[in-house]
Amino acid sequence: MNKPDTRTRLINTMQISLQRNGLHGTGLTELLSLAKAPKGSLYHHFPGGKEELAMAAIAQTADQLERFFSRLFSEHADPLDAVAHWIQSALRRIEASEFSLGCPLAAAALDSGPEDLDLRLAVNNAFNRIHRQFTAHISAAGYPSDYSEDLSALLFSSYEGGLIMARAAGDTLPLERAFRALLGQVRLQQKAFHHEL
Amino acid sequence: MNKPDTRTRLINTMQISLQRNGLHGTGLTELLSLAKAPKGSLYHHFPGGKEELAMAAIAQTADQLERFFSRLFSEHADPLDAVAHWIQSALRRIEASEFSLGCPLAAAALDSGPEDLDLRLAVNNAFNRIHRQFTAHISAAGYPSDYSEDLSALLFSSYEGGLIMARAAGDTLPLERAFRALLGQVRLQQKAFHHEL
DNA sequence: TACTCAGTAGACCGATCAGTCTATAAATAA
DNA sequence: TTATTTATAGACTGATCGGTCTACTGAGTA
Repeated sequence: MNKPDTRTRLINTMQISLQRNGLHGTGLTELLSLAKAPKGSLYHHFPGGKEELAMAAIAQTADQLERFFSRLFSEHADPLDAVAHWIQSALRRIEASEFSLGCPLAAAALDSGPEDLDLRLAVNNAFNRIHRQFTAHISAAGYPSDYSEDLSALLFSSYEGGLIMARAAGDTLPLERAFRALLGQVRLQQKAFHHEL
Repeated sequence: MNKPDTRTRLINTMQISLQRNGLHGTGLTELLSLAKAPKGSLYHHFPGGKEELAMAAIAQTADQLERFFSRLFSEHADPLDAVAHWIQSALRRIEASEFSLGCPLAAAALDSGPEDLDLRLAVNNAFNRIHRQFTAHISAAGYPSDYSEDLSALLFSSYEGGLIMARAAGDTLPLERAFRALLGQVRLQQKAFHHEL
């Protein structure tokens, strides 16, 4: 267990703190104490300070999600199976964290005003990467291209929204409900496409 | 144009500031200056300070949403039409605010940790009220009861998630896409129920 | 050895934070 | 009128905020 270098530790800590406390709710003092790093190191690795560190955490989140989904979609020929597994693992994760962890992207998106332009662009870029990835895998499975774009947006929106409500409720039920309805319906849609073709 | 009393002005200002800046991002000084109220008045009306004011803003949001949906569902016999109109008006609203306004409930949910228990309960209560209302109207329109609960969760989750992504993108597209897919699918599901019966 | 330099360390800064306090004003009651 | 309550007003406090600054450490190189 050789701990990762300071820069990585800072990013990881910010990633977690974003989920727990949001961006404005994350204080540098607490963050540095959690990351076991002095202030000098933070401003050495991230001259742009808190915002630059947050952007690095967002980029890392996008990377991790992309890798996660890439593996997931390759393991499940039916993208709906992939989605079902994704949600199952998300449910396990928030339950294990006792409903203290959300999504760092949503957190950063929510407490960034239009003035923090760079940060917003970083978040939007992360969302776009995921959307493109979903769209590609869904349309590759035979869904129409336009519909794949819409469905991708629906899937991730439902996840983000359901996650927020589950966290507020301290219960996985809202997210479970949303995807029970969603997956059931898409399976039906799937049959309709097959009949049309 | 006789302006509302101080207490109301404080709540309204907090409601807006929650959407723009989140809870941690809302500073009392700025809030008081926007509300044109001195600090003494804030702590006179809300001895619990920022958190109590936020809870009042959350409760008011729930009230307003409940009234809005109540009217909407009474004007549209088909709940799907009601939902479509709701999303249309939401799209207009965020566009008009130049993507600076989100949902105060999501904002409060996201930057409240498990330690701010009262605040979380208030947010959860607001979500539950909306969920119950949706469920009642949807099942009243003839959908099975279990399915209505799931669909309600899906609708509001998609809205919250889509709103976040639209705000980050500075574009209504993500929310439009999500509901184009969602409404299209539910309409199909609707037909399936009719065939079964 | 002496020099360089990326990285670590934390004292320190002005600004701002949420919240308290006393004083005053305005409205209501006697 | 006077007394009492309700609300406004903002100076003030200690804590914390993000960020700067100087000093130091240690590995690599000449």
